[in-house]
Amino acid sequence: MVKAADRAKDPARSSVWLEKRAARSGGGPAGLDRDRIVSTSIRMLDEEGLAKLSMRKLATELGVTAMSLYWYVDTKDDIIEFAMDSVYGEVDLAAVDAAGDWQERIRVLALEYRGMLVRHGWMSPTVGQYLNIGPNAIAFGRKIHEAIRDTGLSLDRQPSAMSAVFQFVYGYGTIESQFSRRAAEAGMSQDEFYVEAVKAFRDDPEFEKQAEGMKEILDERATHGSVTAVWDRDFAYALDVLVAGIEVMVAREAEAARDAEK
Amino acid sequence: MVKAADRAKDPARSSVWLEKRAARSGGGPAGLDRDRIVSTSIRMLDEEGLAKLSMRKLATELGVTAMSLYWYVDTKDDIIEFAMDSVYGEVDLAAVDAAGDWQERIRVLALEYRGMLVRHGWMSPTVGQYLNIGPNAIAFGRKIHEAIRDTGLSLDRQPSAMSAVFQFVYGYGTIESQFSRRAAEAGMSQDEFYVEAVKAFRDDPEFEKQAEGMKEILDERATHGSVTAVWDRDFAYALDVLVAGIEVMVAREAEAARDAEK
DNA sequence: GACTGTTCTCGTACACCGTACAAGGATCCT
DNA sequence: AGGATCCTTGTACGGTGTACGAGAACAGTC
Repeated sequence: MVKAADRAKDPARSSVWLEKRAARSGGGPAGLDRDRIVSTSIRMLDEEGLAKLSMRKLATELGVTAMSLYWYVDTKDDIIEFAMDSVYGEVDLAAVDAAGDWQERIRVLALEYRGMLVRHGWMSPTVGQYLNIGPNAIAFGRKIHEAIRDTGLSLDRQPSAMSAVFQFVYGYGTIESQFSRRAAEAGMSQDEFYVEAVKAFRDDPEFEKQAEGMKEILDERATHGSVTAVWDRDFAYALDVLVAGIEVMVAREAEAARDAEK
Repeated sequence: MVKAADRAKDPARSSVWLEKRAARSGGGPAGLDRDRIVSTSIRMLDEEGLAKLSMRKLATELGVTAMSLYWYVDTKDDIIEFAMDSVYGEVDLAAVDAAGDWQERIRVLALEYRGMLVRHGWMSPTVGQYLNIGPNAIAFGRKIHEAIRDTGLSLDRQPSAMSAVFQFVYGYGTIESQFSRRAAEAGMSQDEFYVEAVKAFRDDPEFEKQAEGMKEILDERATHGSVTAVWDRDFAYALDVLVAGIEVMVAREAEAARDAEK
């Protein structure tokens, strides 16, 4: 029997999902199994971050040797890809269907996506690095696709509109999880960390030079509650901008169609 | 004299830029110097990617030992941060000033940013991972800030609008550079790679199930020239969406102000 | 119950990584 | 010429992902 490690060492293989092969069942003495490996990985990634996860540590956590993992998985990357898709599975697709018009569905999808990125800070870098073509990622992508389709935008515009929204969410979620990671590393709450950062910024002798208009914004933000509240507000507003932009484009298309009819 | 390595080993230090210290001049026998280190790093990063850059390889390229680099730099991360800021310096800020209204300035900034991310594929992951507070990054940020200010949006909305645009650009540039990296790794042109990817997708037995509306989009895109042309088109359109969205918000604020006056 | 083949686990080893540390060569100032 | 300072190097440590082969645990057959 071929070992997992012998499969698919083809350097052109770019994703586990392109190498369809049944998961190894865990009948062995160590009670290992792919699901257990993946869920433990996710827990460790959430707790310690991407950089801290090593095969040896993961194996130790599972009460096993590093090399044992390679029976269930070809490479460490595979584990990451499985973990990612599992996280995509957290998205509540039923909530999307329950939402009303396309505007609302886009909002729900964006919130779900953002929540996922923030809950699992290690996802941002990996989303940008791996093909996201696991079953859950694809199911999520389909829902996005459906929502955008229902805008009524012409076919050639749909991918653009879609990326405008979801690339934004990706970037926003990345920054947000970044910030919370840094706060955690500094051992502060996000609010404390924000205060510190602003103070450091204001104390910088360069600040006056480039402060034009900055000061006012910083002051304004200080009066609006916690950091997370401001983030929620900003995110919702940016979504409004995007939805409004799409609505404008839809209206323009409709207008152009009317003109053509005349 | 303290060695570079002894400075700032404080784990709370989160960026080179927070550790203001003059650069070491390169009067030594190896003719080394921080600029040479950074520019060589950028070249190697462009050619080989982030994962392939190691201190030993970089040193070899410079005709020197790995440990020599540590005279000019505290850690490998510092080199990355210097390289990043140097790349931020490529942005043509004069072109931004030459542009007309805020709409046009936002477009120019977005194009510059996107170009930077695509030219240097290793930037996307690092932008998401480091504080971007080098001089060039800050100068770039200021220009963005100024453009957004000139929309006339109220202070508390400006950061949202800004992030809607530039988080989108970040996400878009990330995907794009991702794609071109994968094509290069597979030894294909981007067009060839696209054809292969679509074929693999269509051949997938799952395809029919989830194909609703996909087929048409894929076909449509095949008729619109090269992959890069489609990307340019999509990017421009998404920017239109964003600009239109901001215009709507500006108009709504103006309207609300008029109503309040009455 | 013994035998055999498959399914798992492990110990060892390799090449590579970032970098701490201390020794020493090169250069400049006095 | 001597000493201080600047720069480069060799060696070593503890980490990484994972290739390879030995062997333990189990299932099925006689």
